[in-house]
Amino acid sequence: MKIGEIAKRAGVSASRIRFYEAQGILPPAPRGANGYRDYPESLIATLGFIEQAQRLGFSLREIAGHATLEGKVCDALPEKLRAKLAEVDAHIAAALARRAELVALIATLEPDEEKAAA
Amino acid sequence: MKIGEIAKRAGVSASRIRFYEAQGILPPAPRGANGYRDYPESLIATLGFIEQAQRLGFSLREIAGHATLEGKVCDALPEKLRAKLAEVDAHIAAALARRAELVALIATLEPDEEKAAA
DNA sequence: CTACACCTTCAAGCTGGGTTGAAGGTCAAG
DNA sequence: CTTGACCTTCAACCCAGCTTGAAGGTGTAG
Repeated sequence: MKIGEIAKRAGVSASRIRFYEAQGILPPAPRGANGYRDYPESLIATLGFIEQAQRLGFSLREIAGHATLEGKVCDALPEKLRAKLAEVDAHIAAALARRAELVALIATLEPDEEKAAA
Repeated sequence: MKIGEIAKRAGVSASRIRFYEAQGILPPAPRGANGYRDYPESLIATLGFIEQAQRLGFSLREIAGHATLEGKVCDALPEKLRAKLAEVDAHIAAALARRAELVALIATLEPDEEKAAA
């Protein structure tokens, strides 16, 4: 499949795929006789994997070594996932603290708490 | 107070203060006869306010109009705070979803759950 | 008078994750 | 043969929020 089609199917831009290749997140694509990149269907799943990893808080650089391994879990992976879990937990705690701070700030600006129950 | 001292006292860099001024987050500082910026103590509190706002998830651009008003709450402020609260809530929900996804992923990699309770 | 720390300005660089554009090659249809 | 849609590369730009550097002025201590 050519880059345009796979991009459309995966819901990403073609430039993004080339960018991932340039950054070493994706391996160099096999090329047709004309020099065009030629992708297997499976790249769609790989791109999905990358998106998921990004959602999980991994940077592209962190993803780099793992996007192509996918199935073949290397030993270090669970460890990294647990480390990331700790990070996410810390992040949630910080966000909850922010939330509390915001609520408190709103409360000080609105002493209407007793009058209006809205 | 000169910029270096106020920076040290506020725990920020001098370049940052100049940057804030250039960006319009802080008003132009009064200058001494030599052209040096001359700050009142109160700027330390203002810088603290900016840091707090950033922690609360406001961008510098969002902060811009409010860092100098501080006390004098403009009418639109509570509204903005409530909007930001909604944003923070959405952010927390997303983070919790990430967390759940991570936990699930870790679980699939470790069917040791029953054997090792470590 | 000389050193040295501090101040000034403006311009450029950094990180991350891309997008946008120019210049050119390829391929199928009409 | 020309048009148009696609592909290629490479370089430059975008955002935020700063930092760093160059080039020069100021203030004070010895």
